[in-house]
Amino acid sequence: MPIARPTHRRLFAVFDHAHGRLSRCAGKVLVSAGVKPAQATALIYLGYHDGAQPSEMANGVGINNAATTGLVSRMEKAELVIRKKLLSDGRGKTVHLTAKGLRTREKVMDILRDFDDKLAKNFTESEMDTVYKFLRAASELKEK
Amino acid sequence: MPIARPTHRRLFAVFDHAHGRLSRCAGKVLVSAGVKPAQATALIYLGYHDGAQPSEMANGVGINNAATTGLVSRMEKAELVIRKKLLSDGRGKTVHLTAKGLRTREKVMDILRDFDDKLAKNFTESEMDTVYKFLRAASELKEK
DNA sequence: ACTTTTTAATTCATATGTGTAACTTCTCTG
DNA sequence: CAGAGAAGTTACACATATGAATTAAAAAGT
Repeated sequence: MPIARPTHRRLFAVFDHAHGRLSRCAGKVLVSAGVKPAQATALIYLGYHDGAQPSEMANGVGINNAATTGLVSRMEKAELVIRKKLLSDGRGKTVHLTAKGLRTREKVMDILRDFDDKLAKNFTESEMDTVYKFLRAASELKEK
Repeated sequence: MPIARPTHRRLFAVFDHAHGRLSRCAGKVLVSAGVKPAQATALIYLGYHDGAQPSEMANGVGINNAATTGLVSRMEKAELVIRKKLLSDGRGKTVHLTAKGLRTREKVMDILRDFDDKLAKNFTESEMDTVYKFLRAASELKEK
């Protein structure tokens, strides 16, 4: 007795649709912090991994190296981060939050905390555990 | 007794990360169909709503009207769809799948069916119900 | 030691998204 | 019927992603 479920829409399409909407909403609440969703995600990551190299960032944020170069460049122009040369490896750079970057990150965290709460409302702890588990599995889907 | 859960990463960031990865993977499997994820989503939608107007499409696919114009234009150039004038309203257009669009959609559906299965593997029916429920709730988050 | 391979970061062309503004066409009101 | 306003579409500037090619530096193999 399978539960009726709209199978006429592919999971990927549903996920993509949800992401589009969510991203748009996030963009709106983030306006007051002056950053876009992608930059917000990067700020959060850097808070936990200040001085990470672009390629580490790419992995941590879920985008590729080329996208990271652009993202970091825009953030550097906005004075949220600075790039430094990696002494131990002439190819490498490291990315660091500036004071402004840190302040902005605080704002972003407050905003997204509320946002997340709103998102998770109407779901039990255990349901959210399932959701997190799914999102992590999706993140780790191998590129094959 | 709250279950230990990595609260140090915001739900939105986790979602965004998962979407980035997923989208990249989808892009790779979709190469054989010759379309990008966004076009694949549009093809799926149009299969269920052939002759929809751009604004309806925007809503159904989860993007805004401006994005839809560009998407449809690229798809028209690729001969996947055609635009027709809406007779009943001079402002409107309707978007229709071409024969090539239909064939491509078939391929896309097959590819994404596999993709979805891989994604949902390791999750029970009831867990996936929770995931779908969450994704739908996310889609409907009001823009406030 | 020298060549080959790998790896990090960037650049380039292109696809896709956003918001805002403009344009066209319809509808409504006076 | 004309002008105001609403609605659908498109245009524009820009942020963000991808893959492919490039450049420079490190690592590995002979």
